[in-house]
Amino acid sequence: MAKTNTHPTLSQVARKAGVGTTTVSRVINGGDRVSPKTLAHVRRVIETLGYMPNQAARTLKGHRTKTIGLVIPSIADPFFSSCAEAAQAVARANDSLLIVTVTANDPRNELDNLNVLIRHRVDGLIIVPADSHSHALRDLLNRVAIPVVAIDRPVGNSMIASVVADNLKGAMTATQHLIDHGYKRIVCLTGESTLYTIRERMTGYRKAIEAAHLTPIFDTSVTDYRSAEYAIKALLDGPNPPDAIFALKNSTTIYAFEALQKFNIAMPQAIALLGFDDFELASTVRPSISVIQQPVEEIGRRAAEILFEQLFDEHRTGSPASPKQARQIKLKTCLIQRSSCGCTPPIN
Amino acid sequence: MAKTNTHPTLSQVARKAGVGTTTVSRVINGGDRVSPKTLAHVRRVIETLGYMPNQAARTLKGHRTKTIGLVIPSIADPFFSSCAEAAQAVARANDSLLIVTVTANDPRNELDNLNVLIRHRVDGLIIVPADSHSHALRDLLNRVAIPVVAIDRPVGNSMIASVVADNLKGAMTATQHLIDHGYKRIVCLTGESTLYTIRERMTGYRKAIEAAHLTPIFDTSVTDYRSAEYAIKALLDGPNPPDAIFALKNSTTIYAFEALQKFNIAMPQAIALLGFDDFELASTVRPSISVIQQPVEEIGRRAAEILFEQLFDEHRTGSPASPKQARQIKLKTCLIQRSSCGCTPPIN
DNA sequence: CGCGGCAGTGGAATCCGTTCCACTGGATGC
DNA sequence: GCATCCAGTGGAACGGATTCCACTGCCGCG
Repeated sequence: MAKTNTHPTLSQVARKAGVGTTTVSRVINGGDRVSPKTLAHVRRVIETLGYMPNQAARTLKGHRTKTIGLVIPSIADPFFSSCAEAAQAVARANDSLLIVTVTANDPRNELDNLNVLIRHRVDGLIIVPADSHSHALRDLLNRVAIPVVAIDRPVGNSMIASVVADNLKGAMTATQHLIDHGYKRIVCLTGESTLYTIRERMTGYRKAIEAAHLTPIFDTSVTDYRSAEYAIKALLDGPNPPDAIFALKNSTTIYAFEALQKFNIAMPQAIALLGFDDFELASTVRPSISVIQQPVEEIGRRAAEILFEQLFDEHRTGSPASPKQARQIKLKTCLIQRSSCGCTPPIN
Repeated sequence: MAKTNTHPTLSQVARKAGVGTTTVSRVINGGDRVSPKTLAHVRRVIETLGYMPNQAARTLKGHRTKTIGLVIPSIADPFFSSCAEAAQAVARANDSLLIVTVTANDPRNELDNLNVLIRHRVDGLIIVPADSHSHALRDLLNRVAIPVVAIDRPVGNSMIASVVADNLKGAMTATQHLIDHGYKRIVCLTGESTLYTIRERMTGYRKAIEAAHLTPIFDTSVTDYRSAEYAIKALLDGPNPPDAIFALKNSTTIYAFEALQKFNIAMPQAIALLGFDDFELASTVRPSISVIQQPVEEIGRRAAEILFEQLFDEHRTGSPASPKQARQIKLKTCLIQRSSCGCTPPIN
């Protein structure tokens, strides 16, 4: 019951069992080429000693660390935490651990975290690039000999595999949906507009609007509750008030919703609201909010799967993953019709 | 630009720089006892080679792995993801990485994950015990020579440090608050009631109810939207319908809220609703929902801080953390008054 | 009967930083 | 002037598991 201060080692097991280190090594690696009798005996000794192989020593001998790194802007954000959960599941299924680091979208944190992960010799990386066009990032990733998969945003101009939602098409679908339902003055609330995903959604919105010969209206000012109230008041009091709002991300959607509630503006009668990216309570609030849903778990899962495929291939062929495998995957988004945008909600 | 298939090693650096391995080692560890000239030169060589010390080799030589393990029921759950985010921040500040594993509250997954983490020789563990009274867990944690901090739920009957919210007092405060506002028939929606936190909250509720000579009413049936509708219909249609609902966790609160919305039952006029554990949209929905708020980030942060304190002490004294440090920390909860329970909301 | 082969096993080199110890040369102290 | 000390440096052992290679019996086949 007393705390063992040090872990027992393989050679201690060998000595206690009266066998060679080779034999013990074989036992803990599946027991091939070991007689059943010895196998059982050594296993018993391992059990009584509470022996656990030292991963560091294994790694040293040129083997996998059985860890993969996940570099994301935030863990608390539901989008990324869902990705992380899915990736973790795949990692565990492949007998690996997931190391999570947080960048807060700061390229310096990102490089920092990547360096530490590389020191630790993670077998592979899943990363949400803080800046899609960073040279430093691209160079670092190219220099490192391990598989990398980008999620949510691709790494620009690189051979790095990526799994992202089709933001552009999703935004087009959303906008087209509003247009189809007769809305003519659709304002696009971008929130902070420097991120790749937001820019893609802006492009999708613009394309659909222009195809319908309407006028695109962008508002980049909404970043919190206060600015939402201000912006919506200004829009509605101005000339040609909008009849629909397309919010490009979760938080913006919520800020806009809150502001509309506060001003007692009826959705969808007075104005329609459509958000990008689903969130748990979008269906619970009144009115429930229509959104474009991203396949969040699938993004995390697919990314991890691709990573382990590459790892497997590498192991099989002995050479780094071939370029052809650097796939760029775009996953379909899905329009969830609820009551905030003037369409008969299918359920609820 | 070509991918380096293997990482350069310290001795390669030494050879290229024309110095001994000792000197290079000193350079990467701060450069003490190295002449400025040599220091600069070696640093340059390190830079050009893109050398990064192999953590596995360092670890092997009796050193820290600079990793800590976090074992939680789920990453997607906002409560745990916030804890994780805070713990990650502390870990990085201590130059360590955070490895996250998920248990889904299954003790087998828990033991599994712990074993893998121990193989990897994490320096310490933060864990949300799936079962507070598991012998297997207690034995494993006692056997291992590393600091462990439990969060959200303590490990029963053990010397293991823990950081939890004061669930009992929080539930008492909540219940007392309802009582003070004149509610007499307060039903307690427990959801699944096997978890430590839920049981503590049940006890707190019962204590406050009994102190006020009221009758405790428990409903354990609410586990999803459907069961919430069913339960609330039954309660309201029965004799002595309740005038207030105290929901013991996030999801239960949301299910109840949704059901009340559906039946068009006004809050707080017809019935009051008070939830345990805050969530982002509790303030956005109409009516906004009053809740007991847990200091989520603080739990994660404090746990990690305690862990690194223990690690530091251990390093200083050379012996495992002394028993006196196995503190049990209970953090205060906080009642957030909003509009769902018959009190004038302070803001909003 | 003899030899190839195979199951079972162990010795020892190896992976890569760290660190103890030894060594050199110049500066300091008396 | 000689002993002492120290900054600066390198050699080599070390840590724990893997793995190549060598070795021992024993079986089967010709």
